[in-house]
Amino acid sequence: MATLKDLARHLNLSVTQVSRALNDHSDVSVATKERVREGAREIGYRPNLTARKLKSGRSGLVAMIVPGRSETVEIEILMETVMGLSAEFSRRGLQFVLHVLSEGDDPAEAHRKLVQNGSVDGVIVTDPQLDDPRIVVLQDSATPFIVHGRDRLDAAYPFVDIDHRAIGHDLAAALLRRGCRSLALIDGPADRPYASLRRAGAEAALAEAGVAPATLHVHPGPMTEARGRADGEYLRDKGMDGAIAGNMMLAAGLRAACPDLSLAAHDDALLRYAADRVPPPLIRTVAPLSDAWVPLCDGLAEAIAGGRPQTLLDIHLSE
Amino acid sequence: MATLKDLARHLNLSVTQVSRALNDHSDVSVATKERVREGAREIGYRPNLTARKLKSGRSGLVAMIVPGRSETVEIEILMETVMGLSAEFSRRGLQFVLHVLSEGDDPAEAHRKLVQNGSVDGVIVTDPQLDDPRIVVLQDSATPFIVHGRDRLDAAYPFVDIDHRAIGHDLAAALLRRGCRSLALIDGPADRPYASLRRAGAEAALAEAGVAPATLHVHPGPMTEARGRADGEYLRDKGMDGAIAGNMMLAAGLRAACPDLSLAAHDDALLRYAADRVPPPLIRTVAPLSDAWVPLCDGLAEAIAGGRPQTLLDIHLSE
DNA sequence: CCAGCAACCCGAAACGTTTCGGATGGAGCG
DNA sequence: CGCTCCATCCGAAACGTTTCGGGTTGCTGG
Repeated sequence: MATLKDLARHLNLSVTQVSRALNDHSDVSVATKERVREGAREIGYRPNLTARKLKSGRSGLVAMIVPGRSETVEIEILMETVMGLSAEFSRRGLQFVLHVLSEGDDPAEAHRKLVQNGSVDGVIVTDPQLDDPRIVVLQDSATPFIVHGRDRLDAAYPFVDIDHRAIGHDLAAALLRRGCRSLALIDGPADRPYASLRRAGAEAALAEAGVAPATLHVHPGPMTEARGRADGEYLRDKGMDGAIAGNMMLAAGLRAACPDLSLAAHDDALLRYAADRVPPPLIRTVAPLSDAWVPLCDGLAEAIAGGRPQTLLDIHLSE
Repeated sequence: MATLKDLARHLNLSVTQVSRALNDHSDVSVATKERVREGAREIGYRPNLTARKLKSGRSGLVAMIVPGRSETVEIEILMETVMGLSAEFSRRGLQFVLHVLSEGDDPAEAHRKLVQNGSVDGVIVTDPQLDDPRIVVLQDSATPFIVHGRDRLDAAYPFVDIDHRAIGHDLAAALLRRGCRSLALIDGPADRPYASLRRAGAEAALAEAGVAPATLHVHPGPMTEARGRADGEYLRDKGMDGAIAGNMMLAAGLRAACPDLSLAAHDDALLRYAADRVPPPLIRTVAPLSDAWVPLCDGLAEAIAGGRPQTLLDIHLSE
């Protein structure tokens, strides 16, 4: 493999000038720059990234630690996240390191190890729980990171999130406009901050419409089609006339169990879970999961550069 | 971040001895080794992988390049592969770099770039086509690699594969034993070597049973449930009585279209596609995809060490 | 004629590690 | 005592790059 020294010798220049020429520094004549570029092509010079990293302190590596196979993980979402982020980082010339946990590994401990050996420039965290221990570890470290979502409302770290409050508000308001009298909010686990945000939004919509808060029945739980079906049966028995589903899988289950329900749902626009799996009518707030990859990558880059970007993505109501 | 120099100063030792102690070299006293390890823990020393790589030529990084979203890719298999391999490498302390191609990227070109800047120790290739250009690129490079499958029978590079010939043979033989008179082989695309291997195995089984080779109708194509259904209808119209499906998704389609068919299939034992999705009776050769991760990781390690491991995994007939 | 200034160039140090080729001191032995 | 041998240690070089601080030209204006 040809090195900078080889190239310098070949061109009768100093290593310094060759380096500066290739990196387009100012005090190299245009003629020399051209000559160097030509020579580099000639002898097939490729910069050694490792050496460059050693000097610059950057590794060009970003990492993400994901749970292995387990019951609770939403595999569809995880897959889409991994593929989307990886593609986006690859596009920027960054190497995406994927660390899949083995059964029984502690996520926070894995993050600690990762940042301790300091071999990555940045870390991505997804699906945070309330007061997520992974985030605690990362905040204690010197390694920049960004979170997809937030583990608490007053997050002081870089994140990209969607406006969950607006989701709850807009979906509830739409159902109320359609004349629903008793609403159910079927959403994710209670330890996920987005669930309480959506609830707060829905409650605000009730208040605006002058409806009693007790009208809203809140059910937390796993976001699967099976759970949607089970809850749908319950709602039918209770005679409720409107439901807000936290995602399309829940919505599909609710619709199947309870075809006449006025249904509103948030749609992550998963590539492998098309909206048309849920028969209309359906009120949706749409915020494609895949819209997050670019701001996440940009955000992590900014965090690495020392910033603290916090992005809230818009949602779009579709009736 | 603490460096070797810090640690040496802290222990009143030379950088040399500290390095040798940590790497368990021979000419360091046991006492010193212990003292160094203790000190390292104390000040939280973590070796700088970049520096180590620069010196040793090793980075501790292995990479895999996968296609992005596209029609032809079997996403279930790809995901299981990515997750399985990543977990296995993580377990060994290697960092798994996942590069997802963007639309329109040339896979071979991406591999060339990857090996040219020489930042990874090894590469994994999956789902090779006949005379796969990615493999050509890697063979021309100095970077070790291992292939899951083979792009040709006389592969001279490290690989882990299953015995496709045995699959074709055993499934065909089982169907013949059950009295089938006209067999269809519904398998993957024609440019996949495993398809021709399975076909050769099936033909051998026919020959052993003294049945005319023309009895076997071969259909290549994508391995989806939809295709299985389409082919199933065709088989029913033709009045064929036995079929070999290349995987369980094809089998599911065939069974749905043609419930009375004598069905045999190869089962990769995908975690997200349970065998019981295909109603019995069903003859299967079972070879869990996930059995490949350990030999692949071992094999890549061996390839990096200079070997050329070639592993053929067993299959298991289940009637 | 000379100071000042651009424009171009270079040597050497630094990043953190591994490793080669000695150095040191003490034990064992004739 | 003089010698070898072994265990243990160390200085310095090397990996390939970037960059700091300092040259050397040759031209301009005073």
